[in-house]
Amino acid sequence: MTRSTKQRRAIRAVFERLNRPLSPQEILDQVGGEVEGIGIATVYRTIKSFVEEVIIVSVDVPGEPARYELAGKGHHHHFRCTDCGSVYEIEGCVGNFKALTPPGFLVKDHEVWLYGSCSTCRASAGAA
Amino acid sequence: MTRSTKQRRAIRAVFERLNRPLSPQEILDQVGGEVEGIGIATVYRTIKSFVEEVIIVSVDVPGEPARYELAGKGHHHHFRCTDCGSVYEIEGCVGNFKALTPPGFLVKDHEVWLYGSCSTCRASAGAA
DNA sequence: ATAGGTGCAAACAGTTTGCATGTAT
DNA sequence: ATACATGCAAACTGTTTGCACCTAT
Repeated sequence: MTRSTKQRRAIRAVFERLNRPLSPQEILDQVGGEVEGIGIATVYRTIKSFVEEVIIVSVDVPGEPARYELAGKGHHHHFRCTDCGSVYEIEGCVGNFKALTPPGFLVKDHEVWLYGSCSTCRASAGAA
Repeated sequence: MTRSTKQRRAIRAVFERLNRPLSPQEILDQVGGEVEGIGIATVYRTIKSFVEEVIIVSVDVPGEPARYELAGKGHHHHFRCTDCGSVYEIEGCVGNFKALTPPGFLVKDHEVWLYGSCSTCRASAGAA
């Protein structure tokens, strides 16, 4: 069975604390302060294990390395700020994707990404 | 200025012949038959040069390396077959993404991906 | 003739894995 | 005690770059 180690507890806590899609490096940076000497390999192995246990799910960002977020959030999509690179969760879904489906194809899932400026970046750009 | 070499002509021809989003490796496989001894570095350099000249544009597939397709096709999205991995272009767009935008955020662009089985895979699965 | 292109191999970034050691159970 | 977890370094994949040679202009 999977064990409760300080590394795994700390990584899980980071997901609960930040509550947004995180990259492996972001996780390491966050956890590095708490757990002395933790290596990136442990982060990757823990991610893989958490995904198998469905504690987290992967968020496949187009054009960049995957991020991970807590599982069980229900259907939602993501917004990526093209200024600061942060990824945010957005609620709701505009449907009727099947209308776009070419004949003979079977759609099982879909993904929507919005790109633009997040409120933080808009505020600081306005202030600058 | 950029020159017309047999490698570049062959790579461009592959895009025109296959007319779907291609990965660098797919391009190399296609071109390898025509141009003796062509290397992957040339493919990458040619891709970069074509993107700058807006002959092709990148298609950022969530969770896998970027592909490239001919530029100038107008607004469209993509379908990825989860059985064979091929990416297809789909026409049309279901709008109203702004409705999902969190307050304070500015949406400049969006991307939609459909996942499922392409007609080829559905046909062969039915026959199997 | 010469600037840009090519092939090869080395370098890089992100991710995975082998192995000896550490630790939760 | 022992099986699973960790840290490190090596390996691997996808991509970029340095360098000597080649070729379209």
